[in-house]
Amino acid sequence: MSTLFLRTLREDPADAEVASHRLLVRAGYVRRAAPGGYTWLPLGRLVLDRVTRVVREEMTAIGGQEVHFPALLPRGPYETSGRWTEYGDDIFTLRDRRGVEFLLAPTHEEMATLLVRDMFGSHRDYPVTLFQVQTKFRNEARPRAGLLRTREFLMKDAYSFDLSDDGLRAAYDRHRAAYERIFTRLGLDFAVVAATSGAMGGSASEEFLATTAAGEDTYVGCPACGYAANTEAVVTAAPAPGDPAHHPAMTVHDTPDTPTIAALVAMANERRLGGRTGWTAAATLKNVVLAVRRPGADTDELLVVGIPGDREVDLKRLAAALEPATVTMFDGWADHPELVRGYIGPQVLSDLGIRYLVDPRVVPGTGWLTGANQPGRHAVDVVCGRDFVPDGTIEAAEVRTGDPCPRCGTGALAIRRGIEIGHIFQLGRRYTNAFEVDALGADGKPVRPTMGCYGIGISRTVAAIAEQHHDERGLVWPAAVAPADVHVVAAGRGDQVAAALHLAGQLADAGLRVLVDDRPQVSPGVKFTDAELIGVPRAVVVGRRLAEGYVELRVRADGERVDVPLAEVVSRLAG
RNA sequence: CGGGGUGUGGCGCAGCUUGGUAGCGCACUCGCUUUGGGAGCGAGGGGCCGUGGGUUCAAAUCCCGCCACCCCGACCA
Repeated sequence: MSTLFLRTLREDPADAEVASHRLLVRAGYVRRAAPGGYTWLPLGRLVLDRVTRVVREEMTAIGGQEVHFPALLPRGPYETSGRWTEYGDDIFTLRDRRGVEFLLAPTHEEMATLLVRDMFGSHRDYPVTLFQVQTKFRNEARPRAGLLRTREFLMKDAYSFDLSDDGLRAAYDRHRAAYERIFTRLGLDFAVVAATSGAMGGSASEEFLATTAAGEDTYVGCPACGYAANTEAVVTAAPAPGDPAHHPAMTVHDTPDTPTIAALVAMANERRLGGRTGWTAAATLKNVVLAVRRPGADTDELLVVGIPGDREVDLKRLAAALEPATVTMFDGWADHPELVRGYIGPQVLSDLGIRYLVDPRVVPGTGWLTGANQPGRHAVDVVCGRDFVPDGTIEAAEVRTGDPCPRCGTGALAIRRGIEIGHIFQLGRRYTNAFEVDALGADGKPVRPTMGCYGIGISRTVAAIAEQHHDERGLVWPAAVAPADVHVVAAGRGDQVAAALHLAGQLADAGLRVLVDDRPQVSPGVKFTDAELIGVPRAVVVGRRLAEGYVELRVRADGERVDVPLAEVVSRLAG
């Protein structure tokens, strides 16, 4: 360490909130170099390499073959796939000296597809899985939390090509199993959850979330059956449809000054609307107006979403449901006098030609208290299937702790948070169709391959490990990813330094990766705190009992310390 | 993009209200002492005070614009 490019910080950097960011900067693993961009220092690179190595081993073990695409790509293929506009502002674009447009790749589905089309022509070539480890670029609106959300990050991305849907499922399952091995080897506590596919396209997808409160993703788990899903992907259980004829006819009532659900419910009970009391927010139908923009379009479409009044709209779920279109809250009331803000009901929407989607709980035969499309008036016994017919359903309502499990119906869902460290997709033929990739089949007819894609955010995974493995003194790396196996501390002048260096050489000869603190004129206290901050799993202190032939072994995780004879150190640590 | 906050040496901060040419701790350099839990003394080096403009004899400080960063929300893997 006397020559290592390292500077530890005594205090937390002021701009760091989450533990991984604080500690990785303080312990000298990374430094912020640009908005959303980090420099990996020597210790950090060692950890990054350890994680990459585990990923590479497991990818190779399932038959993946490593390639390396350019990061700087021409616009053409992304235009062909539609992602140039679909990704929109989220990709970095640039021009060469002639004005030709390029992008910095956010992922490489297009290039992998083109490469396979280039090289393969026969059904006998398939299946194949290609992967790479490469820096990716995303023009994030707001980088945050240190390494957890950056604009430039290291990713392992893999692409499988199969000729049959069964083959794709098998490739997907192999990757899923490999990912479980990878994250287990990395010492992570993680959940595999059902997910939405976002800008990738395709059908089935699952996310690997490292469980931690610092995570940005919210997911639900069912304690009864084990169901787990990103909240964006939770499917609401729908009640059985009823008979609209069982409801009284719709009636309209004056309900002045009740633009909010709470005010409406209070008045409904006070005035016995519909001749009854016991009104609750859950009996009301809240209609939210939204502006939806399709990719590449330059105007918004109106959309009204109806959800039970006791629930908030979850904009993340709504956005995921409308992907790849983007959605914002509607604010053009002045241009649409037919929409009575605060008193909108679905009765008139089809006549107005406005698309109306409802929460899955709004099934035919359910009756609602909702707006009458006149200022200060609401309607009672507005029945789905009789008084209005929605254009479809949408998952836009918030998911709550205690909601019934959509799979087993019994469990009460629990809500947790995590960091997305991996995501696997069954893409299908979106890209092979876009680029017209065909293999000549055994019968002489062309077969269109089907794809899967599989990503791991390697730099983010390092942060997730740090997030899960630290204490108040610093980092506590799992052995598989630690920058060294042993941290040798020379606690003392003269003999201790020479002995520490000699011991470090012996440990290295025994196959261990060693970090040795031989800094002269640095007090033992400083070396101990730095060692704990850096977080190598085991330390050897060559100190005051050296003259008696003893050194101290320390375990970072539990603080255990034991004096052992110098001569036994190598066998005890290498064993 | 909306709301809030912050920009002063490598890091953490004070100074700004009440204008007078920049300071503290850590880190760094040199010397001496010290060496099992963030040492002591002494001597040093390092700052366009985010940026552009304005007010003023004089601006880190007051005024206006811009930029950057952080947090929350939006968006996104």
